[in-house]
Amino acid sequence: MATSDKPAAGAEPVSELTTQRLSLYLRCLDQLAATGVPRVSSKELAASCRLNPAQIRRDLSSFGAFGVRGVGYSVEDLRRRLREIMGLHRQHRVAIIGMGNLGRALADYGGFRRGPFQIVALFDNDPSKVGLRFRMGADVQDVRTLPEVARREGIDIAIVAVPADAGCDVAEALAQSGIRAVLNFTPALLELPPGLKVTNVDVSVLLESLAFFLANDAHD
Amino acid sequence: MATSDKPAAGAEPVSELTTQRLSLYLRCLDQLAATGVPRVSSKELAASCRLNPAQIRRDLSSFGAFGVRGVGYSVEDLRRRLREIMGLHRQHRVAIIGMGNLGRALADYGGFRRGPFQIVALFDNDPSKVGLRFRMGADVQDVRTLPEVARREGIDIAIVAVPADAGCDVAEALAQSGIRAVLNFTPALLELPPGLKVTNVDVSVLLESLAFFLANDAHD
DNA sequence: AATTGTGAATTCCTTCACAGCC
DNA sequence: GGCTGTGAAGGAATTCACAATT
Repeated sequence: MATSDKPAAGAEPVSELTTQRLSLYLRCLDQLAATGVPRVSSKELAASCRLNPAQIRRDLSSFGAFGVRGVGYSVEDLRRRLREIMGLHRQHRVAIIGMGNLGRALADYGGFRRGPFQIVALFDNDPSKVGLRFRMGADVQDVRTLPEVARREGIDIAIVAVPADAGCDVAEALAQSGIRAVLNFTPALLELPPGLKVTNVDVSVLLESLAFFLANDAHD
Repeated sequence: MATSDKPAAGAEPVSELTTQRLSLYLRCLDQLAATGVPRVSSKELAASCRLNPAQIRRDLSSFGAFGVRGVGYSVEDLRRRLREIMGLHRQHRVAIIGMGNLGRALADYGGFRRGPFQIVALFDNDPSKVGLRFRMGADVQDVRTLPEVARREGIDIAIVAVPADAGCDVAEALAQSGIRAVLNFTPALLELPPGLKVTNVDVSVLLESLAFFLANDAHD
């Protein structure tokens, strides 16, 4: 009851779908805060995210009771709590591995620059790229130095954007790096020790899935 | 029974999770075919994809009976059938909208170049980018011409890589373009008419979801 | 009156387990 | 023996619907 509930600190499992939605809610709340809206109901939030209001309430209720019955949620309060729950109140140090087109694009991607994700290291296995500076404050380093650099720099998260055939070497380097979360754009499943959280983004798979839709929805 | 079953042509609904896995199976089969393996069992395929064999059999069985009991699946036959089911036996014409870092990276991404996805048009709303040629065979065009160009060029699929604030304009242009499938990298939900299939890839959401994992698995 | 938080119901997805076949 | 295809079971995610609360 009241607003003093404790989240039971990681006891109950929260699904990945839920955590991804939390991130969406937070983005929505940021917009509401920017326009000075003080309160929001699950119904309003649901309309902005095109979701069911009950789902939002259920997602939030895994972490406590943040709302007021009959009133809704305080935008500022909910933002603060979600940022804390998502671990966005502290800085995360990010490495990008693979300085091909995609890796370079991600290194320059504005979405990370502000906010809690700081790109602090870039890696590649191509000697001719090592030493180049694609982005202020981070030279490209040899991927073989990843384990030591990651520990020295306190890197949390790796974004992997190498070709499929380099996946194996990268997985090995990651396993020894102390890094515990990986966003993998490589079309190969990284063979990583348990305890390491990997999220795969496979653009080919997504495109082919769209092709399926085209082939089967528009029946010839 | 036998191998003459008809898929019932779009009658039963196939989930997106299934179609994404089909794409993975196909990639695996391509590798097996390249190394000359003639047959594969659901168990072997499952091991390569780190999935449950029953899931593979179930996924495939939505489309017919492709295997031989006691033996497994013919690699060549299953490849051919999956390519057909996924609509990869014909070319798809793709436009990329938004020539920022990410759009340019996707335009040059090798994964599309071979195979059934052909990038035939690039768009941006920045007049200084219009007319540039980032990739052989495709000049950047003004996004306002998207509807007519898309129809003229027979474009199937759009990949959207614009900043969030351009999402609205792009959605409007897409709605009039006849394009029926969209892979959206924009952190904004595109407001599109029904019948248009949209898949969202939201890198910030994925990163924040990883941050949640770091905050809640490694309990301080 | 309005809205939350949540048991119960529902829908969707995965896995088991085995009959049927090679 | 080994393997597929699938009914049935199990599990997970979503949505309903309402008591509780302001």
